[in-house]
Amino acid sequence: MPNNSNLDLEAAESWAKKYFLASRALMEFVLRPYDLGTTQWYVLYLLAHDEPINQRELTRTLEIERATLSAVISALVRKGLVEQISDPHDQRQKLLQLTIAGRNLWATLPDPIGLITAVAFDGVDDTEIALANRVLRDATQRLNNYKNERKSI
Amino acid sequence: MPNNSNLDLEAAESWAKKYFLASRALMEFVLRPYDLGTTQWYVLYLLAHDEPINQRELTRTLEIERATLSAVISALVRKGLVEQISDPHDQRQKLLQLTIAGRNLWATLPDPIGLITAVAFDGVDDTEIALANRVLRDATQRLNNYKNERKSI
DNA sequence: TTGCTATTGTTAGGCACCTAACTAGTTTGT
DNA sequence: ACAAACTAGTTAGGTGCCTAACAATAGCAA
Repeated sequence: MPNNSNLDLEAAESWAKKYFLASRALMEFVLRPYDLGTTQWYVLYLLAHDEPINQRELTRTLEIERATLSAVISALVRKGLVEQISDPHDQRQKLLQLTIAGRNLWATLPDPIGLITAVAFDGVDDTEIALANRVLRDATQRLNNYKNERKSI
Repeated sequence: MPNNSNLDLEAAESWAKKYFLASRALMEFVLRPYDLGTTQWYVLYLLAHDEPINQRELTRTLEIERATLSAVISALVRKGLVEQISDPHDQRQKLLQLTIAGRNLWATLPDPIGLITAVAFDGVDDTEIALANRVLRDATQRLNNYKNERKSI
């Protein structure tokens, strides 16, 4: 029964995935002319507001793994937008800061997040958005708890 | 102001992303012992219920690009779980079907989607889930519409 | 001081997503 | 009938996510 399969899949994937993919796609679409990926943009955003930051700190803010961030940073360094400097107080850590080119680029960038929020939720009842967020937040917490319990056993 | 930045980021990323990442992580955790990725599981699921399917059809069901599916299928073929057969009626198309090994593996697999739904939403009010889904679905549609309008201009 | 342990970042390899460009078939239009 | 346009799948290259294993540094303890 192909129809049945499709319905199951709909329920399974859920709209959270589709929303996430659609918002990421729009963000990539907006950033493509600047040759920037979504996480690269977040890094520039954070550096533009609070500099310098060490990578360890960034992994916590962005909630991604060290290895993942390492690749993102190396892309930004390759593009000449960000510099890595060894922290004199701890040679293991690397401080990140924007280069002149990075700062100049940042000044010309649009705000993809503002756009996404505006397009996605403009005119939508605030209480409905809050409820949806709460449902997702609680569900996320349950999933993470469940996984962490199994993991440690 | 680091605090301010973090708050903006929280709002920006939204719980849809976190929910999606958490559910994918749990699904990967469940499937890891079987050396299967999430999309690989979906393909096996669809083939186990309705076989054979051609790749073109699968890209529509899974809502992913041809190139993406091509890589997923080639992984499944490499693992000996799926066979690709040229469609005699249209040599361009390839029909997919499970191998014996694929069918045997499928019989031993747990249902990661059922688990995720149970863990994430057990005991949650149905109307709240429905509302959250509606909010996300509408937002997704607005994002996609917006992007498609810009794209075609 | 020497040696174990913990932490930071990188590298290697895998999955899942994308676009762009290619090949090989099929269809259509004149 | 044949060239043009379309379609199905692959390949190449990019992003973003992960785990596992490694090097270098730091810190602590005997």
